[in-house]
Amino acid sequence: MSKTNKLPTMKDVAVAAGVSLGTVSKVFNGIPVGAEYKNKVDAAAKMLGYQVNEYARGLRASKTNTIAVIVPNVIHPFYSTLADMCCNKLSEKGYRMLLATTSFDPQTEQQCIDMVQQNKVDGIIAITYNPELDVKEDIPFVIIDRKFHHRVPCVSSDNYAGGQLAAEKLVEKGCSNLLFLGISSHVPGEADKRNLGFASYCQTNNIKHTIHRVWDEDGFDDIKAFIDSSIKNGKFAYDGIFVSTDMLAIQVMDYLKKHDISIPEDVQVIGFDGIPKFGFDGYYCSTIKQPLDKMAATAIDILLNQEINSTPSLVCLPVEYCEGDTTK
Amino acid sequence: MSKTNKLPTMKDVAVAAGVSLGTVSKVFNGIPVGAEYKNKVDAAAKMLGYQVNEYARGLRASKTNTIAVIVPNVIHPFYSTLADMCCNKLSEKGYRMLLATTSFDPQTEQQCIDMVQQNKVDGIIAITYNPELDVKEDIPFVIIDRKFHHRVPCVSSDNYAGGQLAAEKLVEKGCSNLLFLGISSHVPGEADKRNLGFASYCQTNNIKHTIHRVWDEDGFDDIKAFIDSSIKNGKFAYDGIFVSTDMLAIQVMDYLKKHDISIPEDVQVIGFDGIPKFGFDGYYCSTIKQPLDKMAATAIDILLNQEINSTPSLVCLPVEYCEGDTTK
DNA sequence: ATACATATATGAAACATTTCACGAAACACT
DNA sequence: AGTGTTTCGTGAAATGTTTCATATATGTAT
Repeated sequence: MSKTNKLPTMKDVAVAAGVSLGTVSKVFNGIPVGAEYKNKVDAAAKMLGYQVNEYARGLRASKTNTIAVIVPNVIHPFYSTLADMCCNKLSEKGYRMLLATTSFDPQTEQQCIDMVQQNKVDGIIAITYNPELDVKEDIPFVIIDRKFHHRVPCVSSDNYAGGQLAAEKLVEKGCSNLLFLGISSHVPGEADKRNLGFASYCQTNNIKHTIHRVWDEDGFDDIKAFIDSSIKNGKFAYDGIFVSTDMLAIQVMDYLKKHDISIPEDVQVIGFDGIPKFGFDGYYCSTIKQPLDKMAATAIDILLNQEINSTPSLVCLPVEYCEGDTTK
Repeated sequence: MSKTNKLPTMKDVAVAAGVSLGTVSKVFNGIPVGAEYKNKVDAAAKMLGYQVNEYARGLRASKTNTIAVIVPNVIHPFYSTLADMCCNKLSEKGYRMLLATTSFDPQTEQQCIDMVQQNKVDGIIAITYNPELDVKEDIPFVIIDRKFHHRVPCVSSDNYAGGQLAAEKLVEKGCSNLLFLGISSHVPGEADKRNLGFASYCQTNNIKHTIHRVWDEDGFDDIKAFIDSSIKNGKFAYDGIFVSTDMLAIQVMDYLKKHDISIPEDVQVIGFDGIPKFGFDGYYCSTIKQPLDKMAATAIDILLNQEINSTPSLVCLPVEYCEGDTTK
């Protein structure tokens, strides 16, 4: 451990360099200054080991170099991977990440937003489901996966195309009687487009298909009941399923296996998200992978340039089919 | 969105309440003040929607209500779960979490520490592996899983007891020729005690056992070679394995299965960490579970009371055996 | 009723930075 | 040489808190 008495301030640097405070400030903020002065300041700063005090800066300039990331939790791979990527990309750009979790609770979501706004962060990236979030206008905001307000840009993967792609792949692999299985929240979001894309492909190409969506409060029990009712004489009524998330797909497949329905022989399954299998290179199931890295990068870009460019209101990034062992 | 012009300051509150600035400050800091004054201030604050500006406070009082959490990444369930719990517990206590990731890179680790110290956070919780980290003395610091400096308290699970427990369970389940498999870093940490506890139990109880540790740079290839050499005529030489982490256990089991060695019939396997199986209630393997929630809580407690109590230098929290389907 | 001790509200100073109006210096042009 | 213009360093003001020395009010004892 190094002993530390008191951190050097800009004033110390100014004295050591024999220049004024304003000049030191300019040097650290990249404002042009005579080369001779710049050198003196840099040398003095290095000698003293000066580091800018973010709190003084935050107070005066309302520029905190901090971006808040608000997600339901950081346990589910989807959120944790996104948070991880945000963290990396932000630190590359010289920003710090304030992370807050909401546990999907609308009230906590609002509290996080409030807390974070009070702290004058330079921007907010959020995945929230509170339908009536109150957001101040003066702080850059990007939301992921839910078009929420016409002034708040939304970044998502192309859920609609993903649904089409899933149907296309299932058909390509020989399925002819498709099923969509999904759990939806009452708060509409981009993810709802997965079944729409799926249905669109099937209609266009005249494929027999069924859409089964349940509300989140009914949850998995409803899905189980539906599966039960779809089994006649040990045979499952469908030969291809598109499940709205990988997590749900895993549970669905487990339930099917308990009924001696084998995957991918009897039914092929495609999920959505692209969660990598823990400990391996592959995936838990064949899946439509969301480009989390690009989503994080895009959200950050929009955030950091929100005033400069004309910001789009919705950005959909391309998804990708990833083969697992749940399709033939 | 609500329109916002300018956030109210303490001065505004003082004026609205008809009291002085100092009194307002006292009210918000819980310093005793006449009931009549307190009421006036509270009412005015509520009316104006006042929220304290953390940057001004951070500047003046060097009290930022922010704790930095530094982990290698937030993708691996061990780290992400820990981060999630820290986030929850910190927000319960009125703290915010600044999260930084290091990718295991010693240089990045040092940068994170520096960055975070410059920002005058109120404390740091870190999982780092840089052997010669330079830490300032004046900021509360707790490290997880690696006793690193006598002045920096370390919180870990009881790795030694975990090793003993793993051996005990394997023996209890009928194993008589045990194997420890682990990948170690050159930077010593608490996790190294897993094999020590394991060996201790075996010696004390006179159990035949083998310890096989490899260095991280050799990685899994070395493990594979060892497994290959332990298979004679399709029979694996050991009937019980304790693997240093669940993640490695998964990979080991996959490799064993490829050699037609079945688990738990031919070999029983116990891992370490307690990573829950994605999408299910259970675990990827029978495992020694680290009490991540208690570790987070303890780290935070120590951090927040570091000056008050005499802080311990090492806290080991009890582990727990969790049954998976890799033991009989 | 006076003096003294105690409790508590007050307001200015300090925290480390950015910004801005000002002035000095350098330069070009007539 | 004198004037006008531009460039750029300077130092004071401002940011919103907390803290501390001071002032005021309250209560007790003589």
